Amino acid sequence: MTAKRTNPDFLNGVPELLILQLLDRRPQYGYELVKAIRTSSGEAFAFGEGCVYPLLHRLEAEGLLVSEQRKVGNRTRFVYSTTAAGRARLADSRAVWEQVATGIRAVLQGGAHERPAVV
Amino acid sequence: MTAKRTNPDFLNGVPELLILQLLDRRPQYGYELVKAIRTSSGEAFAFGEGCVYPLLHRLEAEGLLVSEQRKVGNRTRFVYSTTAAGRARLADSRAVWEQVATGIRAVLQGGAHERPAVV
DNA sequence: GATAGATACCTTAAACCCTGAGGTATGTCA
DNA sequence: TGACATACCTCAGGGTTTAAGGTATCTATC
Repeated sequence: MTAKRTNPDFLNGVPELLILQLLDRRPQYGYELVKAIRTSSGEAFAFGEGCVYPLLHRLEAEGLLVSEQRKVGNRTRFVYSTTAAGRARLADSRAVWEQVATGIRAVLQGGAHERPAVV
Repeated sequence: MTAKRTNPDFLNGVPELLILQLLDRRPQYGYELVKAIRTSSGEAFAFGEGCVYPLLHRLEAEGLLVSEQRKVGNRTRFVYSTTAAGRARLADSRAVWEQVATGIRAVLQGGAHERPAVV
């Protein structure tokens, strides 16, 4: 009922983009990534573990990520990093994001005149 | 075959923002709005009627829009326009969008320097 | 050595949104 | 008459995120 939303709307698929970008910059493990999304977005996003972990598994199953098991004391960490396919997908996702942002900007800035997209 | 344009990801809640913005600029009826979203976004979006009509009804039920019935020949058109509450919501949604865009930009532009938020 | 809290991983039901397909009816044109 | 665009509407389905919960290890304090 009371859907106390921590994250704003407008974010379908955004976690995937952010995860690919952050892991491409630096391999990380899940728990670390959850916090990195918060901090590196300037607190704009706060995706929970229930969002991030399933995504990591899905992206790995798709061959976009690989995980490496590291032992720290008695504890196991799964460090994820991007594959070549993952970097290609990241480039795609960034391009899609550009189109979305451009499209919205066009509407918000009184798009009285529609300029033919560069595409 | 017309290139059946499926919409990209990253758009949860975007239709609401665009509808409020477009109706705030100029009152329109549903069918017209469906096309306006396509053209004014530079073909970036193509939300179908199954998305737009339910949204118009919901936004009207929330008091953000009002509809006026106009007869054209034998045909009825429901022209929607924003209310004061609708304009307030539009301002909110635009602000949320700014935050989202800023947050994503921060991550994409190598957030090498993560400035600890002024907590 | 007990307790509490942070770390680290994982799963699940529910809610939400958009898609795609379908339905009804009117206007226009050949 | 038929075909097509206009104009409204609904619904099942699939995909995504949330909120809540579960397990287990590490660290600190008392």
